[in-house]
Amino acid sequence: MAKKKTTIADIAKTLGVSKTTVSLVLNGKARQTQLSKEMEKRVHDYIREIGYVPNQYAQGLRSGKTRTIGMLVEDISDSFFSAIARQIEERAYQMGYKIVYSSTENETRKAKELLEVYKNNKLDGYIIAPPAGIEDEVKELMAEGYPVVFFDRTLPGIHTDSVMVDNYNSAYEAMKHLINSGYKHIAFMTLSSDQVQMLERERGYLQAISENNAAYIIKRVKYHDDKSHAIGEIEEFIASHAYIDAIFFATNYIAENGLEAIGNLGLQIPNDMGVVVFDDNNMFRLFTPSITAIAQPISEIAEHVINLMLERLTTVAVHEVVDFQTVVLKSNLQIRKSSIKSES
Amino acid sequence: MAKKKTTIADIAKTLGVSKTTVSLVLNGKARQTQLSKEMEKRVHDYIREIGYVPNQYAQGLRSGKTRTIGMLVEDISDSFFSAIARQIEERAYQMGYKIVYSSTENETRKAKELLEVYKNNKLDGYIIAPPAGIEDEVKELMAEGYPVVFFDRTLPGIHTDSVMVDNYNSAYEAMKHLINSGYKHIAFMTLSSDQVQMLERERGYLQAISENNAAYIIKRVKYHDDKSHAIGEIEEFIASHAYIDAIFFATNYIAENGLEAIGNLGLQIPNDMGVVVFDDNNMFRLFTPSITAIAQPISEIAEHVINLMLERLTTVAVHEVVDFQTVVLKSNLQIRKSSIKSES
DNA sequence: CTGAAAGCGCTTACAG
DNA sequence: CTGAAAGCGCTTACAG
Repeated sequence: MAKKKTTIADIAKTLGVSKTTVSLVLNGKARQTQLSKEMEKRVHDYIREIGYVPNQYAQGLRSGKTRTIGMLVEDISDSFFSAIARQIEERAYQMGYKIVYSSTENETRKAKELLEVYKNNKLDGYIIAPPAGIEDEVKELMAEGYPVVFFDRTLPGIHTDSVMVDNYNSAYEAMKHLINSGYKHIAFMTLSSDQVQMLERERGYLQAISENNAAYIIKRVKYHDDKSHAIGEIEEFIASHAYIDAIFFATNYIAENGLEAIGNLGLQIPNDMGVVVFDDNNMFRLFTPSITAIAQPISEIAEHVINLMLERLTTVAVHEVVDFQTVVLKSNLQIRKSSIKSES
Repeated sequence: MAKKKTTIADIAKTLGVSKTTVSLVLNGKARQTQLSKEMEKRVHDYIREIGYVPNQYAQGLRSGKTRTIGMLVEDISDSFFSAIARQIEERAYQMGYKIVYSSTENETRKAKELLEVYKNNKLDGYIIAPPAGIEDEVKELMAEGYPVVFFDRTLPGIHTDSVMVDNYNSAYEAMKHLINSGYKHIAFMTLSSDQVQMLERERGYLQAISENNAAYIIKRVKYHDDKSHAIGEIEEFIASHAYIDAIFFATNYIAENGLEAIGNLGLQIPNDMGVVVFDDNNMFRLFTPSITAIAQPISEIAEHVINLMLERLTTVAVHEVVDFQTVVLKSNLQIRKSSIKSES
């Protein structure tokens, strides 16, 4: 069947050198071992010529390095995560790394299981949007020397590289916008979870509310509740708080159900109900009326995440002191029609 | 650092048996080699007890099997593909397989490159939504004995397992619906590509048009054109064919630009312009007016794909005759407001 | 019914 | 400046 793959031994034989020499060139260690320049070039040229690629499993077995990065996202079918995953993957491939990813669905148990599977695969590093409660597993990974980069959120008590948007200020500014548009009773609809990014968004909401001497109105919903049940619950909430004139949705996902609930109740956006959503979506621009949303800088996030990871992966391993980086990016409030009352 | 992993040798030593015995039990070959039932149970219990997991790289190196499946989608950030990928991944994990996926962006060159990378990783099988022009690479893979399962579309001239929706009938029925709604001049907006699924959708469109003795109006757009340019082009097309009263978009992706173009031109859906889209989207239901769409059965597709793959992977390898399966699934036309003229 | 041994394709410490 | 050799953790043909 499969035609026999070329091995280092074949190359060594053809070139009349030892396997060591070939391997050294392959691993860019030619200089530090004082291999002759000509020899290096000769081997290198030949390798390029025949398009030799090392067997990853042999490398993995021998060196423990696998050039594979594990990525844990909340939900790979969510537009925010899939867009980030895609860009990270692309960049990683260019650098000769593979990405394997899985969806935690914000479940602690599932995340732990996946991390366990990943560990058995001896990945080189981990990119994680952590659900609450996996502190111990992450610490263990880090103690074993694997780089971990968080994105979208962090875990309290864990000190590592992370890339996030400025959730607090993003939420605060979105609220300011709603207030300036004349909305008085603005509710915040969020997940019933302790995730850091959600709490920060809530803090931004509360800050704006308190500066305005208004009363806060917070509705918490379950993460992956049954869709019709979730919508029903939101309808009920809105109906029982008839004075609410605007809603700030803490995520795209909640907004989807929320918009449907608002529609079902026959409320008109933006005059009966103002709407702002955290996380933008291609479709929001096309809505009637178009939906105001906080757009996270996807490309920038992806770029920072993969750069941090590659840096950790390529920098000589064990430092006494590691200077972890916390990258905080600005988001962009996309003001559209859903948050500006129309003349009437 | 990392605490030393348990190996087969450790287990053999602890249990006072040979590595062979342990390996045999591990691989479920205990019976065919007549290992004693008690021995098998003893080893098996111990393995479970300590939660031993074999080193994948050693297995991969030794056996050539890696329990990893490569998946090539068009765009992992597209809702259709990400939903399918996620379900396949989940099922694969349960069965002890990993999935690595990448986006081809419908580019022949990129798909070839990715397949090349995959090959070097010695994957066990391939799940592919093929762009045109990779026939040779796929044939090569198959000649080497790797199972290949196509989904969403096939490649002419390649005979292998595939899972698809009945594109022809789905398109035909959607057209019938538009015609019954009273639309007279229905345009078909599709990609300028030779992909089988697109041609089938077009065939369904043409069939309905010809049965109705109408004239066909087809607009082809580039796959990943610059967004504003793409929208401009669609606007121009609509403006220069003012008699068109409905558009059937061949994909979700084209519809996004198309809806924006229609909005920019100030045309009202559904009265000025009826709309139907191939591929549903969470957001279409929420649109004002809601958008009629052909929903593909995501779960069913994913289920069939992974089942076919696992079957090929676990069935004893080389057959003289392989009975490839072509699974054709029904889609669901979700009739909403965009395709039914309102009274006025 | 069970074990010793070769070998998958690499990397690297060591010897020259 | 370069090569022979050990060993990573498995699987499997072979011998008993």
